[in-house]
Amino acid sequence: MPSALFPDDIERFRERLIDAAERLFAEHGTEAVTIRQMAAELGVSSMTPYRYFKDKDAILAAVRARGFDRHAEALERAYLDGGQDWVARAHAIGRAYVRFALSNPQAYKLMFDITQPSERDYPDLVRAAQRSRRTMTAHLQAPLLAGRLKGDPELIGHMYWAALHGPIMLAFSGMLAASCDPEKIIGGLTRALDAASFGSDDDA
Amino acid sequence: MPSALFPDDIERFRERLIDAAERLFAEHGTEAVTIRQMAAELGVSSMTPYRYFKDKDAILAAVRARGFDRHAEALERAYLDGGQDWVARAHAIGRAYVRFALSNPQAYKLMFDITQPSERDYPDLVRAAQRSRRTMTAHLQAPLLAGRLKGDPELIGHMYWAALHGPIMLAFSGMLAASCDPEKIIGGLTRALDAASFGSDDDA
DNA sequence: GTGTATTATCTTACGTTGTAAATTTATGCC
DNA sequence: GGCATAAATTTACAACGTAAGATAATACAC
Repeated sequence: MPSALFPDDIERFRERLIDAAERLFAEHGTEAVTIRQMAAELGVSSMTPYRYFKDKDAILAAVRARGFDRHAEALERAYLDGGQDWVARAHAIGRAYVRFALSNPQAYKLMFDITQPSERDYPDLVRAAQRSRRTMTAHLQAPLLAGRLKGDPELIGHMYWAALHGPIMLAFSGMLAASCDPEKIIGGLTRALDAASFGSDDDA
Repeated sequence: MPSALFPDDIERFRERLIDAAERLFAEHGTEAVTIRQMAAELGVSSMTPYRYFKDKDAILAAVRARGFDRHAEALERAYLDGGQDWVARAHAIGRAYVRFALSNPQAYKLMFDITQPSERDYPDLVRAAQRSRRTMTAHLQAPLLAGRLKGDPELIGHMYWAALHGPIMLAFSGMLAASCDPEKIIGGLTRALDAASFGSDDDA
């Protein structure tokens, strides 16, 4: 069958395999999914994926990178659609963050899975993750320049980020009491942060 | 060799195996550690652990439960040593929480590992996890009764909890910018929460 | 003491996994 | 047509979790 695969063909196959892996991972968890299954899903033999990915870890890294990319896209869209007021924009980004996490729980879990090996070997993953991170702090530059923000924007961005991530992760690990849903916790936290950082107490 | 194992013997073996598993998991990660390794560590054959634990998952659940128990103990100790002032006591608990997580990162990661199967099959794990959770909210009953706390103590407890958990988990997943360490983020978050919940702005 | 039932432990065995190595098969060029 | 090339498959293997069977050491009946 072969005749010097075009780069496009390679990319197409990789995407198809990532599609399948994403779906299977979400359905059964990364450990339960075998390379043989993914190959069968594409109708190829068990070893064909190895022509396109170093090993199973590389496939997982690709799926995680896609998750970060989609995540960053969702946040960037919220930023662009958020209007001119940067407080409203910040809240829009936060809402988009939570919406992404709660409606793509498997993707989010995979992205922030603490048990994954150091992602340093996967440049695409590192880049995608940094893109998500940057989005969480970049939008605070404007209020900083306007003198409306007290303190280091990077630190404050991380505080908001953690205020979203914490409740989401507690919810995902099944640790929240029945009476507490993550959005309520996030609401309280972000209000407290708003008051501390801006002096306002907008509802959001 | 056998003569109707006494319950004490059973418990002793289980503890020894959990010891070994805890150490090996911390060193190599749960996936990389095999039952054969744990057995070898105790000088028994590969199948002996199965007499004491249903399967590998049950061993993992036992290690996680021990993590939660140690965690709860550390928090309870901080509560008891925290003096009479409940603001100081709350801060002491928070500091103990962070200290535990940062000095036992592997245990903490295992406890809050999102990829673990629903822990519902392991009553000991559920009990240990609930003990940790309760400790995070119980100490707020006193200020509530004293009329010093504005709002639902369970919700507020979860807010503080999430404010610790979020930065810790971001740090563990390698997501924090170089300039941001988790303790700085936690400091900012808890100060904001203190102001919102108590009206004070104690430094801690 | 001998025999027998009991039961903790060990040995063996199986199906599945990730993946290395060898093999097949299809293409483009002479 | 035949040969180099490279994609895909087949085969093979070590390691895993664990089921099943074999072993051995005790407790008790007599």
